[in-house]
Amino acid sequence: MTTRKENSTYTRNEQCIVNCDLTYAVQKIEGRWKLLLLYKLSKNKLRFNELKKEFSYMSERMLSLQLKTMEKDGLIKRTVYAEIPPRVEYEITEVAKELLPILDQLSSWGSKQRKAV
Amino acid sequence: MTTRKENSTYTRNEQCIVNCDLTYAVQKIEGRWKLLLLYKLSKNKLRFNELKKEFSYMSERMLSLQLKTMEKDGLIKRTVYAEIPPRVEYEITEVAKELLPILDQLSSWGSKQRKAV
DNA sequence: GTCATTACTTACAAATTTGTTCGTGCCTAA
DNA sequence: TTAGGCACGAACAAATTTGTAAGTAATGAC
Repeated sequence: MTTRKENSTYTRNEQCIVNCDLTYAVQKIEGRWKLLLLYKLSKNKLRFNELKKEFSYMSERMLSLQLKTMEKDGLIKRTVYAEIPPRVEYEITEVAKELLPILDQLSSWGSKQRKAV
Repeated sequence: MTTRKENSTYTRNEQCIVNCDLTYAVQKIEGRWKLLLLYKLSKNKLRFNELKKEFSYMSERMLSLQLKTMEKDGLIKRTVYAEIPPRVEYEITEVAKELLPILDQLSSWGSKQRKAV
């Protein structure tokens, strides 16, 4: 999200799990708002302000940061139209689409699990 | 993991996503070492010290904390034997077992995705 | 009586994540 | 000429997560 110190103990310890594909995958969807964004964008292509209105309880800064990492991670695509006022559209990528059925399963597991605990 | 302040802005904003089953589910598997532990325990029932040796790069404190939350979340079962020196065994629960195939899919997605980016 | 073993716990520090508030550059409508 | 919309960015503060190092209680072996 923000830049990381390269040689912190935190980062060094992270190296120990770097070869785990599962942990890698989960890191892509971790973060408080990422899944909500992904889910929303899986239905429609949306502009920044539309997302902002949709998730009014989420700060603009977080929206911006999460979108940026998701773009870097190849989950969403960002398209800028050279207009005034500016228009930027966000949409889900093919890779991320492959994630959706898995997330559905996770979601039902969550629902079931929540009732149980 | 550690105790939380009840009325922080952080916690208040978390309320906004509390009804999302998917986010709920992901929160159960978030955390740097949780997935590794879960995966390991899915193969064998193990004692605290065995886990400690297995994950030697992980601090005892983290091991203890993660196991504790996973137990609270119903992912693992903790059994104490009244012996000296003490013996405590950790094993995966049925609920968590249902998670495993989903995690497998996530893992292959991660593997594929990692190569692509 | 000292020491090792087991499964933790505590105190403290470092690192990261999230939140709040303000500001920017461009143009259009009033 | 002033105000407002758009898509952010920057500075700073609060909260949480992770890491390090040391300590605890009970008992059996020596």
